[in-house]
Formats: sequence, structure tokens, C-alpha cells
Amino acid sequence: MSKILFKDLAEYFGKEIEIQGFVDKIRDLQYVQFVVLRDSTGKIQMTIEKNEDNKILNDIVSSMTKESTILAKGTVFEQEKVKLRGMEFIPSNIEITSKSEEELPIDILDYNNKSKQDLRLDNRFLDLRLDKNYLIFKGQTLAEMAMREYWIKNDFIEIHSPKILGTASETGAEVFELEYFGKKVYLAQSPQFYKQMAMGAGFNNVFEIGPVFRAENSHTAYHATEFTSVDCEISWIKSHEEVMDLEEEKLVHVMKTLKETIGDNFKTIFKKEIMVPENRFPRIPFLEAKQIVQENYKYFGEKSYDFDRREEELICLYAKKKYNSEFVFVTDYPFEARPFYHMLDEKTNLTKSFDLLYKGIEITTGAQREHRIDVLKKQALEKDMSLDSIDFYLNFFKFGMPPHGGYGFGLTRFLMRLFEVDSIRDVTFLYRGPNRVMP
RNA sequence: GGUCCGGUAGUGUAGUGGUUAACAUGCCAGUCUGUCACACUGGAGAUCGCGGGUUCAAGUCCCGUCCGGACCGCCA
Repeated sequence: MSKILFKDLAEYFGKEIEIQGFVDKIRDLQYVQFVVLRDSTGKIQMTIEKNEDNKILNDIVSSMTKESTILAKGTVFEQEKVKLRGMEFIPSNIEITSKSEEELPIDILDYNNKSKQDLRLDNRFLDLRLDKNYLIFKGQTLAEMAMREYWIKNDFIEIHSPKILGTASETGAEVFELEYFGKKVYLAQSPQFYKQMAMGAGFNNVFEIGPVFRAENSHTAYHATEFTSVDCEISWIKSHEEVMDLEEEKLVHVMKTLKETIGDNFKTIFKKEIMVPENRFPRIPFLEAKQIVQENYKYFGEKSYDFDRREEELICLYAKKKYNSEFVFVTDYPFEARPFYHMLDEKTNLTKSFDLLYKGIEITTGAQREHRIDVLKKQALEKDMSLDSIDFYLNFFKFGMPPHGGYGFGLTRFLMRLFEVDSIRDVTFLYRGPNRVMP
């Protein structure tokens, strides 16, 4: 790769180089012109004096518009006078490689006239030019890398399960129907059944990072109809505690990696620190968590068997205060709130399941799965499911199935809370929701 | 799906039923000895989401409709 990234320009002081970038700002004064250029890694000021020798360059700058792309040849120098990084680029040649229209549909400078979200999403390619948006996707890339690093080190296999399904994948959410050569098929809501199949295949430990589809008509800041789900499943476990150990260890590695690689940028742009967990994540049984919320915050949720949004926020507040943890596991939910394949604890009759909450929102659901086919069938019937519709799935359990468990992790929800942005739309490359399928 | 709120120059907002719809920013032109959110002067730019109604008069009030947002429910 020969392109010189702007972040590395200090390595080239005094050398004749070629740079390319977007025109960020133009300040055309009487005797001198300043053009600030931008690439994804930084900015650099280009300075051109107005005189006879520079006439050609001066005319090019005069005809330039912001957000155009240019290619410039010249020399970069240390220059104390320049507040932007204390350096400047003196061009000997400038070529406008693509000229932008004068007026942009959104205000990407974003000082005080922050454009409305709907308009920004219509023009997402411009919105994404902001450095904070670049950092979000850099963060996503690194988070995924850190997870893969952890899994590969621990002998996991990566799978790619199908997204076109002959039957719904049963997360409890609504499914999208599709016409498929005259038949009705569904978009996957979750790789759930297939990662369990991998357990039956003897793969021991698997993971998948991929898209899932939910036909929920949800109008909130933390729902999307298509999002990236991070799933993993492990064999030969004795309880859901082991699944939580796994997720916790993985997340600590992710947070460490993020802090090390983008911690400084994160602080500059978002004015916040990435907090690497120092203690174990608290694990609070659901029934106890209910009580804690009621006793400490005098809040009584309507449903006895599940949390509402407010309860999720309050238990996170409690975990932060009492354990100084941004993460908290809530465990052992009643069967009523869980899908049929979660294993029940024989003593308590509660599920061997957990949710992981992060800064006030649910980012994971996990459990030990029921691997005994007779019990599994019984639980499906209790949830009013037809055994015919999941016949292919039950089949996985007929010929030896290791005890296993796993979890699904909402990557976008995680990013949303990591960067503390208000909407899942800001951490999704192109958001898909009930009212948006374009661009 | 439910409740509430909103839609006015490119963008973000203001706008007591009554002149030429205001402000900021952006854009264009000019002025300006190195700017750095440059500054200054001037200019262009709005069928006030759409349709109907009330009224002498509607951006403003009423009804409908479309689009969007927040919260709730559902879930990652």
C-alpha cells in the first residue's frame, strides 16, 4: 500500500511526497491560501502563497469546493505557526480528482447545527465522514478481532449458518417471510438451532458473527430489524456459570484491546475513558435482582417473571454503585420469560439462563441448553409449539448430544453503550428498521 | 402495535390570526499580510410537509393525510 496516511505525515518531513484526501476547509485570504485536507486518519493544512509563480495553484484553490477530493504533490514541513499538528504541506502540484457540489444536504461540520438523524441517514455516506463515526467502526473492527483472537486461542471453530430458513428459528421474536420458488421461507432470527447442531456434530466450541433479522415493529433507539449478532456455543459444560465465565473473559479481552488501541482517540473525541473491568462481573439471580430494585429504588415492575426497561437501568445503577461494574449478569430467569430450549434447574424450576446488562441495557441472552430430547420435547409443548415444525432440530438430539450452552451478543448494542451514543442507528453502518430500508 | 411530540431557505431554529416570514450557520461575490470554528461588507436562497375547512385575513385555529422523533411493549 503506497498511500501515505495523514497520521503518519511526521515521518516525511522535508521529503517530496504525494497525498490524497478530502477538502475539509478552505481559507482564501488576500496573500495566502490555506486548504485543510482530511483522510480517515487525520488532517493536514496545505499552504499556498498567492504570487505569480503560484498562479496555477491559486486558481485551482479558488475553484475548489469543500468535500472535493484532491491529489497533491509537495513537501511537508514542521511549522510551529500552524495550530493543526504544528506542520504544513507546501504543494508543487494540485489535482482536483472529484469536485463536490457546493452545498451539502447535511451539516457535517456539526459545530452547532446538528442535522436531524433522518436526514443524516439519508446521506449516510456524508455523515460517516465525521471522525467520530470512523472511530466507531474502527472500534467495531477491533472488538470483533479481539473476540476472534480469544476464541481461536481457545479452540473455537467459526461457522456460517444459513440465513434462509425453512422454518422459524425461534427466539420468540417475529420472523420475516420470503417467497422462495413458490414456497414460503423465513429469514433467520438467530443462528441458535445451527450452533447447537454444531455441538451435535462434535465441534466442541463454535462462534459466528453475522446478520440476524427480526420482524419486530419496534420504534426505539436500540432496536433494528437487521443487526449483527455475535453467537457462541460450548460443549461439555455442567452449568450456565461456565458460559458466563467464558463471556466475561472474552469481554475483558475486548475491553483491554479497545483501550490499548483506540483509548487515546476515544478520549479525545468522546471525552470519556474506556473502562477495563478490574473485578469479576457481579452475578445476581433474577428474583434477588427484583428485590434489590424494589428495596433500593422503590420501583415495582409490572411483570413478575421479567424485567422492564426501568428495572434493567436500575439494576445496572446498583451494580455500578455497589461493585463498580459497568457489566452485570442477571441469572436464573423464570421459564415464562425464556425460550423452550433453556435448561431448567430441577431444584428451583428456574432456567439455567442469564442476561448480561451493560450500562443500562441488555446486550446478551445466554443459557445452558436442554440437551435431553424427551425433556426438550416436553418444554416445547409447554410453550405451545408444534413438534412437527422443529422436527429437523429435534433430530440433532437423537444420536448423542453433549451437554452444552452458549449466548448471543448484540454487537451494535454493545457499541452503542461503549461509545455512549443515543441511538443504535449511529453505530450501524446502514441502519435497517420498520421505516427504513434505504439507502 | 400503543401514547405523546414535531415538520418554516442547503442545515438548525424563532415566529401573539393582520406590512416585504426572522436569526444562526452554510452558499455566492468582494475586502482583508499566516489563517486555524479567520474576520468584515454585501447578495442570493422558503409555493411555511400535503389536502381540505373556519375567517375579511391562516406559517399560526380545526379536520384528514404523509413523513419523522421520543417513550412503552416485544427483543440482542
